[in-house]
Amino acid sequence: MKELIEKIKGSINLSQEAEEHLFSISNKKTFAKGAVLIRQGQNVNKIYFVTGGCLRSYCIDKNGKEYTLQFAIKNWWISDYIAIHTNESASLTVECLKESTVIEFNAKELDGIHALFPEFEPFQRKNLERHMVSLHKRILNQLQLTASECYDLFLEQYPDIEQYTHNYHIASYLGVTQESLSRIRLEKAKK
Amino acid sequence: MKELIEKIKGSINLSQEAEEHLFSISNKKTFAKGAVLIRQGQNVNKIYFVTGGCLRSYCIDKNGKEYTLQFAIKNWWISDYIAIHTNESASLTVECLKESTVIEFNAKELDGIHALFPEFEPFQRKNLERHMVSLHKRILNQLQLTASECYDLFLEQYPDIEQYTHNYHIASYLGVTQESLSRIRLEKAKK
DNA sequence: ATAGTTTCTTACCATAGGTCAATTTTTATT
DNA sequence: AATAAAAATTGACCTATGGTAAGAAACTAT
Repeated sequence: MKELIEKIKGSINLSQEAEEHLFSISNKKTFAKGAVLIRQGQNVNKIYFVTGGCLRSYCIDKNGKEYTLQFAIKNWWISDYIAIHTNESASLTVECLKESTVIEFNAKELDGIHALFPEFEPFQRKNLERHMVSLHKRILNQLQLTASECYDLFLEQYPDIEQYTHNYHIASYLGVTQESLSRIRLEKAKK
Repeated sequence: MKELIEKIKGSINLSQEAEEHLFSISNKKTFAKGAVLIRQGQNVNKIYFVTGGCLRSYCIDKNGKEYTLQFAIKNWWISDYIAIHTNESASLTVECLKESTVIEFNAKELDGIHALFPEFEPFQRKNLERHMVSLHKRILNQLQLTASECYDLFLEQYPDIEQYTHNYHIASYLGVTQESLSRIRLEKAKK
């Protein structure tokens, strides 16, 4: 929990009461590799702050093909925000790629913190702004870069993540098949 | 300006003072078709709320190819958020696809409104959340759908926009060439 | 209306990436 | 260590989309 408190304090002043409230609605959990925190099709009302390990969110189409939306490591948030904000059942699955520790929040309770302690607002707003910018960049990159260039950028952005992921996780994040990623890796190895 | 006030009041209660302040930092402008509000490479410090017309933001690569990040019609915001939040020069160009009316804000002043009138925070947070969700959906769609399916969804999401846009605008939003979009349209016309 | 410009379409060939299947490598289990 | 399971690689072939170019169509401006 102190990781989250530290992160928040890096952005705003946090009163004792606010910190206590945040603690009271939080729930520290540890999940084994392969554990599924949110399953596509089921109800979602949890948001997770990652304090250790590595998770990913992805959706599966009718043919069983997977498409990774996000990886989350220490100090990242992960959930199915599409479902939470549209009040639908999960369109994503969130699973642990290795044993992970998270702080679990109920989405409604976490949202309610802004009414109780408005001091959280700037923190949340800045989080959302940063996230929006990274999504804009990702969309522009996918539009203009080749698969190989997207892979280079991915390795820059997630320098340590390869040790936790399978190639097909990364491929499904980049929007190519694992066979294509394998060929891309072969080309890079040659150089 | 009343469009924006109405939109805000649909989400939060707005005090007289807050409304006056918002008005004091706003600047209603009309731009002709083809006008460029933000130009890639130059400084950005403006954010626009669209009250009429149609704009788009896009970037241009070294070969002159364009990639459209966003279209904006009535009641949408548009700017180069990447540049504003990273304090760099514009990575995007924002242009009018037809004559458009906008309310112009200085980004810093608009940001500062949250410190002066915290009542704006929930409004802004909800805007950002909705935007985040739409970006998540767009990324997942681009990963899993064919160009033809993306085009169908585009037409659903922007039912009236075709009258303002050229095909190559839409193609560059979908991530295909205008020739490919032309072929897709041909296929659909056959059915 | 006419000429000029821009956009759209079509046709041809090229290529990146997809699909399927077989094989090798790595990882997990006993 | 031996076996089984999962993941990664490789090869052959295929398909969707890209690149280029030329002509047609649709706007714009005089």
